[in-house]
Amino acid sequence: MTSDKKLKDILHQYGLKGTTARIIVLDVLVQSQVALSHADILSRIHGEDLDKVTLYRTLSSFVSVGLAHKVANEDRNWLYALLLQNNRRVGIDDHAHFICDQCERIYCLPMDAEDTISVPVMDNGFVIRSHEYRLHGTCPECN
Amino acid sequence: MTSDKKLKDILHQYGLKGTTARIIVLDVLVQSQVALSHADILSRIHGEDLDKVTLYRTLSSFVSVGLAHKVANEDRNWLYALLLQNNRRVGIDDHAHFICDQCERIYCLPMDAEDTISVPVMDNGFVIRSHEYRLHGTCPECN
DNA sequence: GTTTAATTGCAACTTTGTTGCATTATTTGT
DNA sequence: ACAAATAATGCAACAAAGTTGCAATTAAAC
Repeated sequence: MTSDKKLKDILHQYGLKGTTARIIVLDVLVQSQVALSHADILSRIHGEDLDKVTLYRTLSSFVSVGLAHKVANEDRNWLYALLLQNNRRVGIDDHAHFICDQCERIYCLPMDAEDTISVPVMDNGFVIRSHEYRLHGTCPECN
Repeated sequence: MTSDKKLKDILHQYGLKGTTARIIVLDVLVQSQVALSHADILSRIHGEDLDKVTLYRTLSSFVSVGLAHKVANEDRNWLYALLLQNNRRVGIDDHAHFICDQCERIYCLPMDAEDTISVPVMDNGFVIRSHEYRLHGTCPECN
């Protein structure tokens, strides 16, 4: 449990108002090691009730200011994860997504700049500006 | 336009009945250089009308026998593309997906087995079995 | 504290895709 | 070429995830 003041500070750093809804949602995301769906987040909020639309909008605001990013899971629902790794910003291209085919959890894995693929198509008129690497298999929990 | 007989043969090779719906849909997919949505395919069928459910089921049958594969676009709709490159089978891991951020077309780009990323997580209990590389940028049509 | 602008909650709605079931078409064997 | 068995089709109704509009509320700045 991170203190509300600390969470509010993070929101302010990203130019967002420190509303109770956002503090609740940020707290859930900070706690999680995996990307979470709208439903996941709702189920992790016990006492406080939060309108579903507010949650959708809260998550959108996190993404639009770069505090979080979203990944589609295999069912094509959006999952959300912070772009923070022990309080430091993480670039969206600096990690891969690991999808566990057994438990369906999605992990954001750090990846160095050197870990890139060489794609033999640059000379065909395709200009690559960013990427998403989606790795499938089984996660530590399932092995 | 590929001959109906040829298309029917392909369907039979994959253990599918050569129905008119499947021949129509396969013809559209053979023609296309990019992955197509349900709506894309419907709009490319002029005279013949095809029930929307039949189209969904036709596409599912193509995927389940390995004749086609599906990719989610940025709006998380399914796009379909054949796993054939000039009449030869293509493995699902043997290519990357190029998403044009301007026209939103998705291309399947061939990729050699050597073109892999080295992900520094194998020793953490993550076992990788397959992958999807999604490359973003602008395509030849948009440059 | 007041003001102002952003955020919230509610209801209604949209879009994409799915399910059940009766009808029709394709294949196989003769 | 024809009949029987089986799979595919079309229609209607439905499901799930997410969005939009709008009035009420709340956070931040002064």
